[in-house]
Amino acid sequence: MAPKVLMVAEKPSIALAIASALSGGRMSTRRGSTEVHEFDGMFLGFPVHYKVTSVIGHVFSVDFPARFQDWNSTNPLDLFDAPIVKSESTPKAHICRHLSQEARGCGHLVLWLDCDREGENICFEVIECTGFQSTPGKKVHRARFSAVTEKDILKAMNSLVEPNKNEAQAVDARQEIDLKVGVAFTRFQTSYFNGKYGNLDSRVISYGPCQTPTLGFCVRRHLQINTFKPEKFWTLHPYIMYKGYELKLDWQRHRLFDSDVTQMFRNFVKEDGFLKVIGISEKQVSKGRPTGLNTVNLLKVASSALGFGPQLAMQLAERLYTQGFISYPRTESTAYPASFDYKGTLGALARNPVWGDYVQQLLSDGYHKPRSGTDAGDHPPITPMSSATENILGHDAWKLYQYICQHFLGTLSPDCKYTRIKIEFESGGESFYCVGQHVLVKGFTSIMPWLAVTEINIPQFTEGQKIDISRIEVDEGSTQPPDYLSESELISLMEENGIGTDASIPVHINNICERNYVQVQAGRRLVPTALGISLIRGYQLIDPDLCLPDIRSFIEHQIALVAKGQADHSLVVEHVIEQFKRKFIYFVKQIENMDALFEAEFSPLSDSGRVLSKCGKCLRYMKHIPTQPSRLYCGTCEEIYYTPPKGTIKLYKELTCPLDNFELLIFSMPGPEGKSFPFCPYCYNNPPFEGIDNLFGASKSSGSVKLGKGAGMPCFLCPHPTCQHSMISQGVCACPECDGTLVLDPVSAPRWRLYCNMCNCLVSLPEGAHRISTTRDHCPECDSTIIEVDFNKKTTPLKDGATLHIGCILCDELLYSLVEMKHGKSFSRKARHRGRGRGRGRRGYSGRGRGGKKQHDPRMSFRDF
DNA sequence: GCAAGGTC
Repeated sequence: MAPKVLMVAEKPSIALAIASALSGGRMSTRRGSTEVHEFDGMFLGFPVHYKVTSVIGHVFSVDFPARFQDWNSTNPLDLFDAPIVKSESTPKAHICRHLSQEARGCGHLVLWLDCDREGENICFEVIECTGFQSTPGKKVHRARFSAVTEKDILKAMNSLVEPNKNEAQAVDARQEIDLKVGVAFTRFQTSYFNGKYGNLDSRVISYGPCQTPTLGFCVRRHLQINTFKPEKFWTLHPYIMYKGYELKLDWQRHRLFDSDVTQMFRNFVKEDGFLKVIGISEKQVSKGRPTGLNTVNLLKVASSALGFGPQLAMQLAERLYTQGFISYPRTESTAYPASFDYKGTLGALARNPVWGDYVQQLLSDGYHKPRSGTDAGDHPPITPMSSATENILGHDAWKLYQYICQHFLGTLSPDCKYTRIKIEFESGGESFYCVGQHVLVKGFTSIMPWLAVTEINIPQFTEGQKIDISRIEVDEGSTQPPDYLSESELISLMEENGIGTDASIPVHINNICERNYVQVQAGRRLVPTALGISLIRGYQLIDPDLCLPDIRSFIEHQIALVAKGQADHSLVVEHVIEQFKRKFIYFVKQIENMDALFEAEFSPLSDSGRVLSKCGKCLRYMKHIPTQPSRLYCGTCEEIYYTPPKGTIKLYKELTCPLDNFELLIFSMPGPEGKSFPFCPYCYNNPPFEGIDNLFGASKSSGSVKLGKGAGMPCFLCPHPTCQHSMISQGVCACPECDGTLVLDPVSAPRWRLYCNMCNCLVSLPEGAHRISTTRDHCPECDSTIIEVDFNKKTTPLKDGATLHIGCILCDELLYSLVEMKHGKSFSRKARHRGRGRGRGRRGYSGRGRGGKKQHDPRMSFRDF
């Protein structure tokens, strides 16, 4: 059998392109975590069997080990010296397993990851997954390609090199620095400010070397606007009547900031009473057609001209790409590759009802070779791939597609050419002028009409000619502050300062919006909030470095030394981390300076929220603060208890938790089918049973209720054996969809229902019952909890008007006929053998109290029952 | 609940 060669690309689309180019399209493709394309061919002069597959971006990402994950027990300062661990970015995709399986039996590994630093780093992630490094006799190759075209792919195959460890380690360094700095500052700020103020309205008060300078740009503009002092100015405009035109002339001095001096000049001119033509100049001006469209420029146009935010614009572009209407939308390049098929692309648009005529004219008259632009070596500029109409795409996608087509056609059109005539006049020693414009060649502006040059007609003059002044105006004006930063300007600033990448710029902008630091207002202008302003002004007071754009370039500069092999990876990381650690210590020490700004803007916790429920420690009432992050505040104990987000919270019949005496609350998710569940504020924040997060495996990723790390135990997850609200008491039977338990929604009357404590499965119970409750008995057949139904007298299905019925919802014929699955696939008696309404036979958890651990813990030990 | 970087 021929030896095998495994090739790995950064994304499925590149794997496909490489396999197609090398096999000439003769390959077989099979599914896996990502597709694998196979074919036979020659490699280094020998016949081999090729397998081409891909990862999906980074395989791994860095984080802190579990013992540093708890916000309460970890001092953020310790994070700087903490170890970091790599784990799979998307565990569910099983990329690592996929690579390891595919690498089995292969003698060569060819790395086709993108040719940038991140790609180089992913190379080593791939090597690690395949185990190639540690296996003798196996050879690793790096393909260096500057475009994903057949020519470049073949060229790269003939000049394979080795992966560059230095570049990869530079990325490792960046990851560690970003993680430690970002997380340490974020945790400290969040705990400090959310523990003090009740109306900050952000779940997390984050810091990051990209997002913070991004916010800094918006706040800088805000401060410029606020500190702007308008100044009055005056301008002089003589008017002439000439050949039937009234012309308003402009002053060569443009404007003066002194009224008296302006008046003086006016008098000089008035005394003369006429203007003399002293110069006529005419020149041809060329307005260049655009270069190819890259991602950042697309995002800028989308925001400023189409009103789409970067996030939406990318979503639309990706959809257009997967549907085959445009080329790959993530690229830095504005230069088309030499092999670009202009004719083919034009041909695809030739029948379009909107531009068809224009395209056919380009094809028949001969299109222009595009301007050169820059080639970043990634993907060709964004171009249309096939013709579409508004009906096919829908309004928003159509707008974006339309722009991409117009831009593409613009790049192949002639430049716009026009003549510009300037007539200069003199009067009373002062110079004035007027300008006329006449378009000679519309060129690309006929397909991009918003860039068109306006035609300005002026009559003909001859030099030396004298013309009477009909009147003179002195216009008064005042200087204007700049407007708030537009999103498009922000994208430019980020790009210029090296903050974020084409893919991450939208994410950073989205972040500062979501965290409530800025708001997008009319015209997509970014107006900072009180929170955003307080943060940036706070950094400016304590350590301006923290919010300046240089912070990113400083890090980039340091890791560039690693990339170039001029400095050792661990020494650089150590050095940079040490500097940030010092900054952090100073920041913490000086936090009162920032806090003074917060004090002026926000209300302390004690003044926020409304009284809701009793604290189990001091038995006084606590306040509920509904703004993000939703939480309870006990003013006596000065403790905060976070509550589930995005829903309503009410007192639950003044019942208390038997473990800690806190009053129970009921949380209802929004919407008519939003489920409700009781929870104890103390248990929710301090789950009493170790390992509760992992007890049901997928609990954190189940879409229904998001549970935080180390927090988030509602009663329906509580394994307390006797409390009437616990999963043990309220659980009825196993969920037919997942490993969860169906529990009774205690406040769902009259539309009684069960819901799964892990997934979205919902089961409706007999409607109109007065009361439905669980009993302590369970079904001898299937182990489900026996329920008690008290039917309405008028609608009871029972004989002789009886209302009370007790039975198992799966085995009792009457009840089974009345239950109905709302969400989920099936609800059948097959589920019965998995029934586990009560705690019997459950595997894997051990209820361990922690009464002895902490002195202040009011909770009894589980063993005390 | 945390960063920034890939990509879907």
